[in-house]
Amino acid sequence: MSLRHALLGLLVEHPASGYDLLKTFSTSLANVWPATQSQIYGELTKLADSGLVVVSDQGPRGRKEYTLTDAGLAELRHWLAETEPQRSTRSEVLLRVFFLGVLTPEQARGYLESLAGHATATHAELAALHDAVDWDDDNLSVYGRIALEYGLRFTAMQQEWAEWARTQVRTS
Amino acid sequence: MSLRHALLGLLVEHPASGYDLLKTFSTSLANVWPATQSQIYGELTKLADSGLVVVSDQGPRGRKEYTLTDAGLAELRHWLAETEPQRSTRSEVLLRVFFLGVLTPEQARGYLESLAGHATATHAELAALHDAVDWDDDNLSVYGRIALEYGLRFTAMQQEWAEWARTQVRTS
DNA sequence: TCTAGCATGTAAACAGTTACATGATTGC
DNA sequence: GCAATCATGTAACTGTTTACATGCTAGA
Repeated sequence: MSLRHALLGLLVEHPASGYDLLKTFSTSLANVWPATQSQIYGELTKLADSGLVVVSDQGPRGRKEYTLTDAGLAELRHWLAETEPQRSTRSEVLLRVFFLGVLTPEQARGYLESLAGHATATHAELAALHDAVDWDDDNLSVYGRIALEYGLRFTAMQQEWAEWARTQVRTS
Repeated sequence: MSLRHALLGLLVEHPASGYDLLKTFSTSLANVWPATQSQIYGELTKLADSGLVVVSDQGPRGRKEYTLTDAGLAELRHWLAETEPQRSTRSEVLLRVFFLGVLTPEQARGYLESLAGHATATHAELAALHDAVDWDDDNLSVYGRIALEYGLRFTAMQQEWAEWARTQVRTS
C-alpha cells in the first residue's frame, strides 16, 4: 500500500488538498509512483476514515484541506523503519527486449535506438531540473537531491546500455 | 496487457503448459515481469478463447499444452513493433527515499546501506548466472544476454548510488 | 461573459495478489 | 504406501486505470 504512505509522506511537510497532492504527483512524484486523480481522492477518504489524516479546513469550491495526525506520522515511520520495501519492479521496456528476436534486426535496432533517445531526453530534463532548483540543506533538499541523482544515474546507464545493446544485434 | 504478450513471447520458442510457463516466470522472467500461478492460468484460458493460442495436446494429470497460433504471433509482432512501451515504472525503494527525512539520520543511512547490500548481492547472482550460461548466437542467447547485461549495469549503478547517497546524509 | 483552472466524486473495468481447493503421477 | 511434484482451477480482495459527472470561482 505505497500510495497510502506516499500521501502521508507529502502531508508531513504541510497540509494540502487532494488537488494539491494531485499536482505534486503529476510533477515530482510521478516518476517513482504515478497516481491518478481517482486514486488520490479515494485514498484520502480512506485515510481520513482511519484517522491517519483529518480534514483541517474547508475552502471555496468544496476544497478540503487534509492534515497529518500523530497516528498518521506514526504509521509513516512504521512503514519506513519496520517494513521491507518491495524491491522487484515491472519493466515493460525490458520485457520487450526478450522477444526482439521475433522482429527483424532492423526493427530490433530501431527499438533500442528509441530507448537510447528517450533515456537521453529524460536525462537532459532531469539535469535541467537539477540546475533550476536551489538546493538547501533541509531534509526535503537532501533527499530530493538524492532521488534526482538516482534518476540521472539511471537514465545515463540506460542510454549507455541501449547504445551498447544496439551493437550486439547482428546487422541484417 | 503485458502478461498476455509475455506468454505469447514464451510460446514462440516451443509449446508449453501453464505449469511450464509458471516455472519460466518464477526463474528467468520474474525479474522483469513477475506473475502468479492464478494469473498465468487465467490468462492462458483467455488467450485460447481469443484464438491467439490453441490447446495442442493433453497430457497426464490434466496437462494442457498450448501452442502459439499465426494470429498469436501476429499479435506479438504488432505489440512489439507498433505499440509504445510504458516507460514509467513504480519504485517503492525510491519512493521511500523521498521520506527518509522523517527518520533519524542513523535510520536513513541504515536504509541506504541495506539497499547497497541488496544491490551487491543481486549483482553477484546475475554475474554467476552470466558465467553459468553458455551463450550461443541464436536469438534467445543474444537478447537474453542483452537483458542480463541490463541487470548487471542496473545493480552496479544502484550499489554505487546507494553508497554515495549514504555519504550525503548528515552524521547524527 | 466566458474560459481556464480549481475541486471533488463515483462507476466500471482491468490487473494483480493471496488463499483455498483438488487431484494425479512418479519415484523411492 | 507416501512424499514430492506435477497440474489446474476458482474466489475474494486489493490496487490501478479510464471515463463519466458535476459544479464553483477568479481573472481577462
